[in-house]
Amino acid sequence: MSHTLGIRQAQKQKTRQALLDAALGLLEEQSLSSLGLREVTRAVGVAPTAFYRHFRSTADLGVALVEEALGSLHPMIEDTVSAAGDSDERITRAVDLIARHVERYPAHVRFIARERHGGVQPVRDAIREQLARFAEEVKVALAEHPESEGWNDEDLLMLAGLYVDHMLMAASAFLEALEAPEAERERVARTASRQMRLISIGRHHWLG
Amino acid sequence: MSHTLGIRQAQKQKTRQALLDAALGLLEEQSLSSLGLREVTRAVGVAPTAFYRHFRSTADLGVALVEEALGSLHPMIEDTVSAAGDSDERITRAVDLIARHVERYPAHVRFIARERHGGVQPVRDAIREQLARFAEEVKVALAEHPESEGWNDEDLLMLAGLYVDHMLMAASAFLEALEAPEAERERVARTASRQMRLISIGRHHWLG
DNA sequence: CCATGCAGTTAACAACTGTTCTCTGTAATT
DNA sequence: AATTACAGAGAACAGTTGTTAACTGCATGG
Repeated sequence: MSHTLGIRQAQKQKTRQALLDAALGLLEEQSLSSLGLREVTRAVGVAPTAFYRHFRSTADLGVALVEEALGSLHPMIEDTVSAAGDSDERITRAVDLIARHVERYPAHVRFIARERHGGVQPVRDAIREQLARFAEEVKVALAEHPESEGWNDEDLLMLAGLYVDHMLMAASAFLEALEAPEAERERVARTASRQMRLISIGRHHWLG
Repeated sequence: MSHTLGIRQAQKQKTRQALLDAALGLLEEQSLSSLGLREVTRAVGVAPTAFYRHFRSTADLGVALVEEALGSLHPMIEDTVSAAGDSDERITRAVDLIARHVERYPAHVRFIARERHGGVQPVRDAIREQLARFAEEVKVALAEHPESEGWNDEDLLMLAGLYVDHMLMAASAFLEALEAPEAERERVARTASRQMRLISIGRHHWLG
């Protein structure tokens, strides 16, 4: 199925990934719109001109980073929302998954939170598109819950959007508390869980 | 009461405001971390070195912009949350106020949304502090509603935080739809209202 | 009325940026 | 084995950046 890459292509992808990794690291302390291409190549240890073999511009690299950060997240979303158990169990599980994801990929999460409203339009667009896909997937998953009986499509999507937005707010809150003491991080988790639970309660009493 | 400023101080404040205005304009298409001080002074028409008479750095200017954008917003928050009427009326009024605010001060709103998670720490901190103040004020206002009977302080604050976050999400959504046709903007308003209503319903059924 | 303070100017600096063109080595193709 | 394709290097470009220093003119306070 998957064609084994030649030495040539393999090395190219390696450099490309090194550029992405270096950029992600540099972006922990600045925004994409201030990231210079020379800065990135310097961090990797290649000539500035090598950058052009992989990306047209830093904006282009940013779009690639969006794919890397969000593209592989769909399965996780899927089985978070469609998991078994009652609402409270699902919420606990979801918040826990978010927390673990932030711990494992803090730079990715920071990048998304930062560039969602950032200064580079193509990147904003790419993030918006991915989040819209998430919302759509969440909507489909929600529709299969028995609680969704009588809900129309528009309201399901508005609820899904609320969940996705809150997921990001929670991730961002975890990120800010990453270096904080355990007690603070647990407080963040408690708050996020309760907010999700309140939304969930609103969902159950939406009709009638 | 207010001491009339001398010609000298008045001119200084005028230049300072011009710098703030020019920066805010430039920040519509980039992030603060890529805003150069020369860029700002060039837009105003003063020498680059004049910048230092007013701000230590662009980060410092950013903090001043946070005050300008959020500092004067407290009264509006206050009377939105504590207004008379049942929940639905309050929600309609709040969403309408947000929409009007975004139309009147789009650059301010964009700046806050962008820099809340942006690349400049002092600015992030300033925004976080202001939003925490908002949440505290909303909490106090909520506590006076009859619906808040039996609520403890922690839960009131978590609800207030949810409202504040959603207020910002709504503002950001309005911002993205600013140039869109009326139909789209109305759709955004509908979604924001319904999401707030769902939260409000969750609030009413939170206990027991 | 004169001396001081200070907003804003001018000039210069070393360092940095994105981009172009030319070149090199080597993997891939024939 | 000879040829081609192409990832990356190297050098040079015009333009930009933040910051320093010494200055000028004028409103202010004595």
